[in-house]
Amino acid sequence: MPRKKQTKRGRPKKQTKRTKPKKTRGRPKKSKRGRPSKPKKPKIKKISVQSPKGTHDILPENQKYWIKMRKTINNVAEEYGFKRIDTPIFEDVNLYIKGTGQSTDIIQKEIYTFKTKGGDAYALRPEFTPGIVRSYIEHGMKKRPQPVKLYTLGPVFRHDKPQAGRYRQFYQFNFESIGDQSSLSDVQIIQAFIHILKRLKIKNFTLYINSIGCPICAPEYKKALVQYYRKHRNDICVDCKKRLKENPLRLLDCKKTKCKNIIPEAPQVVDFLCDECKEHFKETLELLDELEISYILDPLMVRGLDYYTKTVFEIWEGDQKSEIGALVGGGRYDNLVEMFGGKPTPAVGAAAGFERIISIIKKQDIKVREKKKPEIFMVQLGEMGKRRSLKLFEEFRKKGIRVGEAFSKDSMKSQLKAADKRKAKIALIIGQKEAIEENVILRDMTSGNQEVIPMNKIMKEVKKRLK
RNA sequence: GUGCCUAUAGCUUAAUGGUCAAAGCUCCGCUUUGUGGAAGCGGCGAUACGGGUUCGACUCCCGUUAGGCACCCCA
Repeated sequence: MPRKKQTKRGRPKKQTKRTKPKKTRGRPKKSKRGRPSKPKKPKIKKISVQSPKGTHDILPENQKYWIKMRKTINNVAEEYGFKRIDTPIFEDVNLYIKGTGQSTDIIQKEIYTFKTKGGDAYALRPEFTPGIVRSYIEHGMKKRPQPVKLYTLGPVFRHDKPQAGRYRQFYQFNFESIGDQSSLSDVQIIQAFIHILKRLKIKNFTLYINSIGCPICAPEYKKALVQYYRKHRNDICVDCKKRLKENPLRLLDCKKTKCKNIIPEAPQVVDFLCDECKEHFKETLELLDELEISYILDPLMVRGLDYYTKTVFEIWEGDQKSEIGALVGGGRYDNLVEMFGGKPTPAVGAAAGFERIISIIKKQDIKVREKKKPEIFMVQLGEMGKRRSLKLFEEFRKKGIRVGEAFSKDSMKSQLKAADKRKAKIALIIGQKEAIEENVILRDMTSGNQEVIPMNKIMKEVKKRLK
């Protein structure tokens, strides 16, 4: 069998380094680079260049998705009467320990904490709700018309093991409605999130909803659940044994087969709800029906944050839960404000992840356009041309016309190439001759036609052509 | 935290254990010293790191590191 032939050979390769016969272009300033007499290269200590585990860069070519998301969120928020709030990226660590909940995974293993030199313990926010509730109390928002409807967006941090749809620094948007106990608020939050997804053209997502009761009825249910599981103690996995002690509600979403067998027979929350919770849940579902928002009753969904009461819900892509996890998660938290020292104040909220939604947008091949204004491009030759171009560039910029440039390039060829890449509609060429004669060459990049235009008429002419 | 998979240039990929690691895209330049898109040519640029086996390792083995995926949990 003939081995793959080596095509080229004997090329000097390497060490041809070329001693740069190139221009040395006068310029008395510093120019001590690239001299042939190599002064032996200094050892540069290399450091690893890699974003920290679980973080990622949002590169220019992806920004369109992020811009679209933010815009949609802002619009929908406004339509539903939510006001923007921004809270610090870090807070007192206790805010989360108490708020999010000591027993939750978020606190137990995912929270980023750090101490200041003064010894204060802080945590990077793993979610928005505690910070917003803190702000509500701190700024006496109970004196504002209730409910206070707020939204925010930005990075949150969880020290998780990264995988599909999961990051350590990721972006969420969050809606909170504080100060209304009515199920209307629950539904409005759900509605807002659904509208955002719809406006982003996401097809095929499913709302799962449940009620986990309140401090009156939830303990009853827990008791019953624990009792039931005690009977089956020998049939459950190690993790579930732990859950049985620490967080019984979570028993319900164990994925192990042997545990799954026990779940269907387990008591369900709905049957234990007190009258108030039952009524609230009923109302919520009725309102959803009325608004023709379809949902799946999921008696097994309990969610992982301690502060939830009554309504909990999630939105997943597709017909069943799978893939990259929940797109949206939220619920009611009627006791959190009080827990933080405020007056008893009911509240409900939800959050969604940017990265997950964007990955769905890409997966569903939804087109997101970058809005690009038509652009003109400055092409300059020689010192005088460059100066004139620079000046003209400013004039166009001030008039709000997008101008591209490649001032660092000298040849017309490479500049036109750059103009072409930028998809400029018009190139304005100023060389030595034009600069002296106070003219500009206007080149239509589509047709290739050129015209010489007096400098003082160029603005008008360009405006006309861009229309 | 546990398990599985992966690691070659900025990106996508190639190289039965055997010369100097090959290509496409991108980028820079030349073919045209004042004219882009096409074509041709040239240039920059890589075996993650450390050991081992071998006459010889991108290739096989071990370790480290990093990444992906799954579990846990969640956006």
